[in-house]
Amino acid sequence: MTERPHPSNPLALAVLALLFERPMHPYEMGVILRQRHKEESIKLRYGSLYTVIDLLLRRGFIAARETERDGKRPERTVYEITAVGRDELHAWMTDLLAEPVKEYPQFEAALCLLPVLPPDEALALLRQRLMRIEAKTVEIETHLETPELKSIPPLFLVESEYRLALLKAEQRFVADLIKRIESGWGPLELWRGVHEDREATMARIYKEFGGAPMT
Amino acid sequence: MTERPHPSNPLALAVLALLFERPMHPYEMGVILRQRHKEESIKLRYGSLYTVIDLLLRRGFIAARETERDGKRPERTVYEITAVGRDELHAWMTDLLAEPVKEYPQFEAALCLLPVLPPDEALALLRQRLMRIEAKTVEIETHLETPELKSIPPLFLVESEYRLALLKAEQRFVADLIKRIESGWGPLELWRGVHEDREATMARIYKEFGGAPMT
DNA sequence: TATCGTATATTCGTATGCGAATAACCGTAC
DNA sequence: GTACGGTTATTCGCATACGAATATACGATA
Repeated sequence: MTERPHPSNPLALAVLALLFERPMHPYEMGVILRQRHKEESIKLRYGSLYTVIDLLLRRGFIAARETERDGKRPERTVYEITAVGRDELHAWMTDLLAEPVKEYPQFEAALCLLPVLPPDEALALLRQRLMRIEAKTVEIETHLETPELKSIPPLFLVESEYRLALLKAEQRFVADLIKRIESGWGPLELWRGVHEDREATMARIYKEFGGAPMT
Repeated sequence: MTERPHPSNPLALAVLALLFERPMHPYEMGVILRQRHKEESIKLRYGSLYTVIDLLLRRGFIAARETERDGKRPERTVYEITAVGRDELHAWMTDLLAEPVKEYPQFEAALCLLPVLPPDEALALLRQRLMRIEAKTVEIETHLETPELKSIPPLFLVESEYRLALLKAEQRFVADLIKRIESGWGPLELWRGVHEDREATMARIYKEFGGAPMT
């Protein structure tokens, strides 16, 4: 056993899952993912779709079943999942569910470097973000309340609930951060110093905190 | 104005922020990011570091200031940020703070495809995940309680608080999901059906819900 | 003093991600 | 009947990410 890592692109997982259902051709996979709103949770680019299918093929997780042609249209190749592919699907799902993977949200990176913006500017931007997040949560909530979705078993909607839960957590965090900054958090006086008297404040930071934390 | 998009790699943002502080050479940037625990929030691969520096150079956001050599060691090039680079740093930070960007956590993808695993298996895996998340939250919490961190201004630790907030939200979500599955959520009978009598259940799903939600 | 592991510092080759190009078909509106 | 915009379906080429390789210095240990 060579114990290869799973493909890096989650779109490959979606392909395996779809072919676990029944054989189909790439374009159809894309259409179905879209119909089922899965592209909200799994990034879909047709370019990548064909790339990952080629990868799955090379690894022996899927196989070409037939290539059909309709008039002078480009050929369509119908793929099916193999036994190894089913094993891979199972193993991959197992890993993803059981083990949290380290990820790098862009907002976290920005927070990391927050001191490079003056506090009043940061505050204004965070307020904008908060409004946009609020709009987004309302959007997801009303979407989930939609009559045609009410008849769908919740099992098929978990991912939206998860997204909503994370979004609300971020909303609370940002609202809280804003309040804290408003009441002198930072400490503001130090934060302002970075922008008002760069040299002196940097020197002070290096002296007092070993330079370790800054930026 | 060609209005180019920001570089795709957040490591480039970190480079700009570091050079905003003072000129330095690539390896030093890596060391500092590590010292300050920023690599927890910004993925650091030395390979990528040199790639993004080349990118920033081509865009005119940074410039080579001097290349020094120490004995027979490889040359080190010291870079500095340019005026355009400072503008870019400011614009990029502004965008990241004010606008939530769509991201694709792997766990969300897995939840999307949850029906491909039998419910009892999924349940066991979610319990494992919950334990690991709990361990992780405790780890972050105790890290934040660490004596040497208590003296650091909170401004320099926001990103950890954010990470903790999201992690706790996921923890609550997973704990809740487990409880719901335990009490028949799914509905379990349908979910089991997918694995016990594939054909029949799939047919039923297609008939009752238009095939739209599955997998 | 030979050897080994670790820190310093960068380059290179490869696989992947994806925007853009391609191209045929189809309905409809003029 | 033809011009159009949208849908079907895939290929291609370029830029990026990053693991692995490279090469020197240096301190410890045997």
